[in-house]
Amino acid sequence: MAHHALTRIPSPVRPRGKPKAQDLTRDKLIEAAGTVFAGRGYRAATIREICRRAGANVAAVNYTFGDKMGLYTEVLRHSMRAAGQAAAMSAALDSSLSPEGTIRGVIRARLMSLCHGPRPDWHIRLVMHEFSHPTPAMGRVVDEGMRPIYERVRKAVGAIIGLPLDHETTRLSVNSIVGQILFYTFSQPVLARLQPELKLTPDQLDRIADHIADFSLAYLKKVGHGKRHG
Amino acid sequence: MAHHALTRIPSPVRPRGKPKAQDLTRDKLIEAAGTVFAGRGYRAATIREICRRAGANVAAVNYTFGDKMGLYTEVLRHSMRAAGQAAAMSAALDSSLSPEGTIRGVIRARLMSLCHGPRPDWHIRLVMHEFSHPTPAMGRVVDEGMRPIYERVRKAVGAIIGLPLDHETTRLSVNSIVGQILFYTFSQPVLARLQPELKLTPDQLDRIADHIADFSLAYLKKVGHGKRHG
DNA sequence: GACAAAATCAAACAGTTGTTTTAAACATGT
DNA sequence: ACATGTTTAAAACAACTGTTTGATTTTGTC
Repeated sequence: MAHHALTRIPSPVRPRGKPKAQDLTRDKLIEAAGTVFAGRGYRAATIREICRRAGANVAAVNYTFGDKMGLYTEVLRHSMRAAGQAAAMSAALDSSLSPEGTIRGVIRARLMSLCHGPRPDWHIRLVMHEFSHPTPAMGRVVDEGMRPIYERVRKAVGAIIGLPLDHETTRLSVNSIVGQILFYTFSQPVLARLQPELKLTPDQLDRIADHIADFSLAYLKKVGHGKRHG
Repeated sequence: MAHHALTRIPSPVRPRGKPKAQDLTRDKLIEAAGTVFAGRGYRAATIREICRRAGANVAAVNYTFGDKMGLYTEVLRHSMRAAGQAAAMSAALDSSLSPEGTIRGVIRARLMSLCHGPRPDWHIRLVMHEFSHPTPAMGRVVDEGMRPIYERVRKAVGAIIGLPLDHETTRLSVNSIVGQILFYTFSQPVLARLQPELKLTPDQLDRIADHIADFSLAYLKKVGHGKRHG
C-alpha cells in the first residue's frame, strides 16, 4: 500500500535548512491544491488538475506528500497558519481596549477578512468543507481557527453583562455574536440569491460590522444595566 | 449521451395516478440516496452504494431518474418538501400573531426541527453540502427552503423597528436573526467541540430559542422606540 | 394463458481516479 | 570527470466511476 513512503518520500514534514529545488514545486503544489480543494472539495479535487495548475507532473504530489490526504493536510495547515496570524494581529488590540471595543474589533476584523485577506475565500471554503464532511483535521480547525476568537469574545461579553464566563447567558450571547459573523462568511451562496443587491465591498462590510456590533450590544448593555440596577 | 432518456425513462417527474410497482424501488432509492448523499456529499456518493442500500440493481438509478443528478435533485426536492411542511405549519401562526410573536415562533420552530424533525440531520447535511459546493439545485434550496422564512421575518422586523422592508437596517437585522439560528443548525461540529456541555435537548433548545428572541428583540425594540420618540 | 409493456438484472463499456513504476535529467560533493 | 543521491517526466496500472446494453423476469390487460 504505502510502503513506498518509507523508500521514496524524503520526509513527511518540510525539511529544515536551506530551501532546495523541491520547495519551489512544493509551494506551487500547495498553492494550486488550495484553490482546487477549496473549489471542488477534497473528493472531487483531482491530483491531475492540481498538478496541471502547479505546472508539475502527476507524480509530484505522491512524491512530495506521500498521498492525496497528505497534501490536503498540509494545505489545511497552511490555511490555519494564515488565519492564526490574522487572529494574532487582532489580539494585539485586545489588552488595551474596552470590552465593547474588543467586540467591535473582533467583528470588524473577522468580516474584513472576507475581502482583505490573502486568497480571500480559500480558508472559508476549506473550513466549510470540513463542516459538512469532517476529516480528522477538524479538531485543529476548531482549536486553532475558532477557539481563540470565541474565548476573547466570551471574556468581553462577560464583562459587559456582568455574569460569570460559564453562565449560560454568557455562552449563548457569544454564540449569537459568532453566529451573526459566520452567517456572512458561510452563507454567501444564500445571500447572493436572497439579497442580490448586497455586495460585500469593504465599506459595505464596514456597515455590516457596525450593525452586528450595535445589534449585539443593545442586548448586552441592557442585561448589564439590569444587573447593575437590580 | 442522454438520448436514452427519451426512450426509457417513463417520466422525469413522478407519474400521477395509482402507485405502480416501480414506485416502491423509487422510494427506496430516494431514501437510501438521502442517507448516502447526506453522509458523503454528491460527488463522493456512489450509485453502487445507494443501490446496494436500497436493494436495487445498479441500473435502477439511471432507469428511474435518468442520471445521478436527477436522483440528487429528487432527493433534494423531497427534503425541501419536508422542510416546507414545517414552515407551513408555523405559517398558520403567522397571520394571527403579533410581529414579536411571529419572530419568537419562527425561531422556536426552526430550532425545534433540530430534534423533532423526521430524519433529523438529513436535510441539514444536504444543505450544508450545497453551501460548500453548490450544484445547479442550489437555487431551489434557497427559494423553497429559506426565502419564505426570510420574508416572514423581514415583515415582522420591519413592523417592530418601523422602517421600510427594503431599508438596510431591516435587512441586516433579519440577517442577524437568521444567522443566530443557522449557527445552531450548521455549526454543530464546532459547537460540539467548543461547548461540549451544550446538549441540544428539547428543553435546552427551548432556552436557546428564548435567548435568540430576547437577544434580537432588545435591538429591534430599542430602534423601534427611537423611531417613535424621535 | 397470451401478449405487450414495464421493470429488473448481470455484464460490460468508456472514462477517470490515485498511485506506481521505470527511466531520464539534475544537482552535488570529491 | 565520475559517482551519488535527489528531483522530474512519461507511461502504465489497477481500481472505481457513471452509464449503457441486451437478455430476463415481472406486471397489467385482453
